[in-house]
Amino acid sequence: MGHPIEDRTLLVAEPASDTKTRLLGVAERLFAEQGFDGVSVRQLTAAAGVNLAAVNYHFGSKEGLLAAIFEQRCRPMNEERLRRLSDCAEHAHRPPMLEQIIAAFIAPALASSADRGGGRAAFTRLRATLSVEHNELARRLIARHFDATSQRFVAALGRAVPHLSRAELYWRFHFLLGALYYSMINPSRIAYLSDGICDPADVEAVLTQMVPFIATGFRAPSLDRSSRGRARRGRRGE
Amino acid sequence: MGHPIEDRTLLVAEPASDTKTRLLGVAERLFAEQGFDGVSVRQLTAAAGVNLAAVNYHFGSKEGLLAAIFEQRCRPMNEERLRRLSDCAEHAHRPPMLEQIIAAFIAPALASSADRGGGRAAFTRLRATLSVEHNELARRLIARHFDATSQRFVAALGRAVPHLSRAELYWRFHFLLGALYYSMINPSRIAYLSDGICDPADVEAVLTQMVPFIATGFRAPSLDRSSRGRARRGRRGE
DNA sequence: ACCCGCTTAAAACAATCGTTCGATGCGTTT
DNA sequence: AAACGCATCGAACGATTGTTTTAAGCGGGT
Repeated sequence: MGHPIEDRTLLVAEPASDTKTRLLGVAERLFAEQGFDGVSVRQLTAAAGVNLAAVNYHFGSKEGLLAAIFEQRCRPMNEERLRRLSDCAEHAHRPPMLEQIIAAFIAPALASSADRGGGRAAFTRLRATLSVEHNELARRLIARHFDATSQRFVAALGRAVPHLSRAELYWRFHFLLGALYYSMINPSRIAYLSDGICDPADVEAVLTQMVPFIATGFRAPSLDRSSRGRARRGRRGE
Repeated sequence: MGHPIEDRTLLVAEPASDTKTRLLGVAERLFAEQGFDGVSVRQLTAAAGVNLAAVNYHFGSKEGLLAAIFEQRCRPMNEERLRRLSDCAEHAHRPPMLEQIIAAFIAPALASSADRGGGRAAFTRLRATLSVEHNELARRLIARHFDATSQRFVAALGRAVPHLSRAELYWRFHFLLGALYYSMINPSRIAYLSDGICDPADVEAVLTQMVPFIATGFRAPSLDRSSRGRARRGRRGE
């Protein structure tokens, strides 16, 4: 009962494709499940059905493979996030602005339609897993690829919930990230605790449950009385 | 700029104590920061200023050391959680019941007063870090030591917010865990994004910010129309 | 003084890690 | 047909992992 998914990877081979793309897909999944340090190059190449030296040949190093995964995934995902963010608008028969923004941030991180092999959820889980490990490269990759988008969303959230101070805004965005990541990182815990009622693998359910919870949390009144004035004055640019 | 805390551990020796307790303290902190697999026995013993073989001598194995940390921390922490939970009551000049319950769950996980060396926050961070790694022992330890308490809190939350279905209740408890854990796991991300405004190391601030956010989220209306009736009927025992 | 337990010390253990090397096969170009 | 570039292969590299082994140190009881 150790790592069933890993075994399945060995049995069900990827559809016919070249070594490079096969490695990218398998590595994304295995890294997401077991962490970067938790997967050896030997496990990885065995699961992908390629030679041990293939990783270093095609990507230079194990870290190069990780960077390649980011290069492949980040751009389309951020583009979809920003596109959905720019589509947000107040309309009579649409959800409130705040819910739209939060959904625009979360949904592209879970969407499984785009690519093969687990899709976006695997990549989100990968980022969540990496955020724990002390991998300097991973930290740089995340910062480089996601800082701009995150700041855009914090700014949009600030406009949707103008009563919050800057600190409160960042805190609540941080809690949003935590709820999202933890759902990806540790899906077994809630499935076990809830006796199977909740299934984090069901991305539809995660989205449905998370958006109203987080949005309502954002609407909680500001407690920081000293910064309520600062919030009115200060936040203009960005 | 790699792992400054690790270096500090090397310089500032623990106060005079025997090898066993010194190892426990150093290991808790190092495991919390770099993960179980991320810390070698050699790093660990060097940081504690003891011989390499001390871990295996006193705890049998590296995993035995981890189990010992759990044995030491879990009981007092759960006792404090349950004690604070039983103290929750509706009074005129106290926070609402829901806020009290959430604070009773979170505060003992952050309290730094109880023990030396980082205190509870380090242990919470350790659990969060372990929840990512695929360490079978860690999963068993968490399940064995925290399942009962978690179920008690879910039940209490269900009474405080009776409009939720069982699934929604577990989901929101799951988001609560995520927000709490992520604050411990990845404190640098929000500090960086917020340009230093938010400091997750300030446990007081985490508590102040988190409780109203989560509590308000719990009060979001139920979306699961089919289970709203089930919530009225079903949830009685436990 | 001797022996005994408990703890610490240094050294070595087998196993596994990421990476590199040289040889081989295959397809295209000259 | 010869020569070349590219991908893959098995094998080995040095380094590091957790653990074990063996010897030495120390304190108290007979």
